[in-house]
Amino acid sequence: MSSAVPRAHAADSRDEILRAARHLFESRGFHETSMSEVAREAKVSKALIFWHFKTKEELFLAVLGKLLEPYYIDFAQEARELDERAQLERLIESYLLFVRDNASSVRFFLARLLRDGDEVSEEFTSRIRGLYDGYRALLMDLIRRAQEKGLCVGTLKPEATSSMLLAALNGMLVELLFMQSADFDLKAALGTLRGMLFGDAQHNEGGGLESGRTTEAAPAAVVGKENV
Amino acid sequence: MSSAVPRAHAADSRDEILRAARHLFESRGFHETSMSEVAREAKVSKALIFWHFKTKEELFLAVLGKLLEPYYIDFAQEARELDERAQLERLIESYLLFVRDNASSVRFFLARLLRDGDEVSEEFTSRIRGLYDGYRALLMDLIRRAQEKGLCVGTLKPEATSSMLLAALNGMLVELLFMQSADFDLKAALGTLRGMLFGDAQHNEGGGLESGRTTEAAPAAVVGKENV
DNA sequence: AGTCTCATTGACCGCAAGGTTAGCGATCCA
DNA sequence: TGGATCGCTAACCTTGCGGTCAATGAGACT
Repeated sequence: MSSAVPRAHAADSRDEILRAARHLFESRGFHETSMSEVAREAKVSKALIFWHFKTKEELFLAVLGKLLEPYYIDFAQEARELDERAQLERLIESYLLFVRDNASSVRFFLARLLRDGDEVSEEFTSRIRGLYDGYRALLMDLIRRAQEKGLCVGTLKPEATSSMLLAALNGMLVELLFMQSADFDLKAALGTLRGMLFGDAQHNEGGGLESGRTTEAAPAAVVGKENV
Repeated sequence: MSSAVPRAHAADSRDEILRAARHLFESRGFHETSMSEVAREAKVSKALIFWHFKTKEELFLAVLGKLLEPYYIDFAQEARELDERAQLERLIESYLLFVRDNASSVRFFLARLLRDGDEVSEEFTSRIRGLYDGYRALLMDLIRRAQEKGLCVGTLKPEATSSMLLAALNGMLVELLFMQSADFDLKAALGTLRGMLFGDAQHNEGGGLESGRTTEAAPAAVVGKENV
């Protein structure tokens, strides 16, 4: 009595399920999303989901895996020929652009990180931590090299400065994601950061955050695969 | 057949329920906490919870209300006689101390803010936004007055600087709450902020974050009641 | 043609969730 | 003293969950 219209390859329905699950997990969270809902959104039967993934947990992990993919990109590659100051600015901008363009999955991860006693995401917590620490190390290194060339205020201590910088970036991220603060002036805050790092008050060469995403296939973050 | 041992006033059991609910909501979240668990932890019957609160949602809102109480304190009162620089440092320190000492409820709120499509906490979102904007306004005002007295680097634009400062503080907060970054040097980052605001690299007078909470009854934040 | 595997389904199960109800003992007060 | 009210509970109800299972149509291989 089954009206199944099987696809040639199971991968099709599997992808469709992953897409639906991702959407629902992102907007509603793990516990608030039922397998029936996923099935409805993916337009498959609930049983098929359990055929592809043994448990709800396994489905969730598969979604997490897919979400993490765009986080890896070799930043250093694409900006090797710029001077340290330009690289630094690029790196900072990349961070914010990435967050803006991947807002929903970043939200998702933050929400996950906030839960304690959650064994499921333990592995991913550490992976994200890895990315994060890699980014900070990159920042610190860049600041140190910029200082050696006199491109950056010399009195700053690279370690403390990179921590502070990253904290500031995360704070902006939070501001962007949590509340849509209308009166939060991102560009101005960035200008302040520049002033602090490089000693001049405003720099503002063209491009930057006000332009929409330009390269669809080039997510902005973070660091080479060797950090994962 | 009921073995009820009624209290003289219902408020007792009500408070006990709120305490238990708060604890569970904080550590496990709304959807992961069942009314039966709350009942068990509060050592009352499940039915009694529904006698005090019509629905689980209503219980949740009551918990939120109780959580927000310590967020209000008149900061300006307790630091009126200090100079602007000291006030600024005090304000910054207060922020971080408050977050540290109320970590679990701050986590709770962040987790709530991350959910979209959540009608329930809409009201609380705006209340928190109010607190937040009040704090920023206070920062900005303080920076401006400190500049007028020459206590603070004059080239900074108060508006952008306060935004940036707050972002940095929030970033540290995130770092403290989300991941327990062992290698995140909070004091150093604070020193960098000081250097940036006041032009000197290190200041480090005694007291500060490394001492445990000293005054049990004096939560540290944020701004006067007129902002709520 | 027959059979095997793959992709898929509707129907079902046990269980725990949020919520309800009937009623019990104590206290108040007329 | 006796009912009204308060504080409280055991037992129950309904719904929806995560998960299972037997069955089935559509190729692919022999």
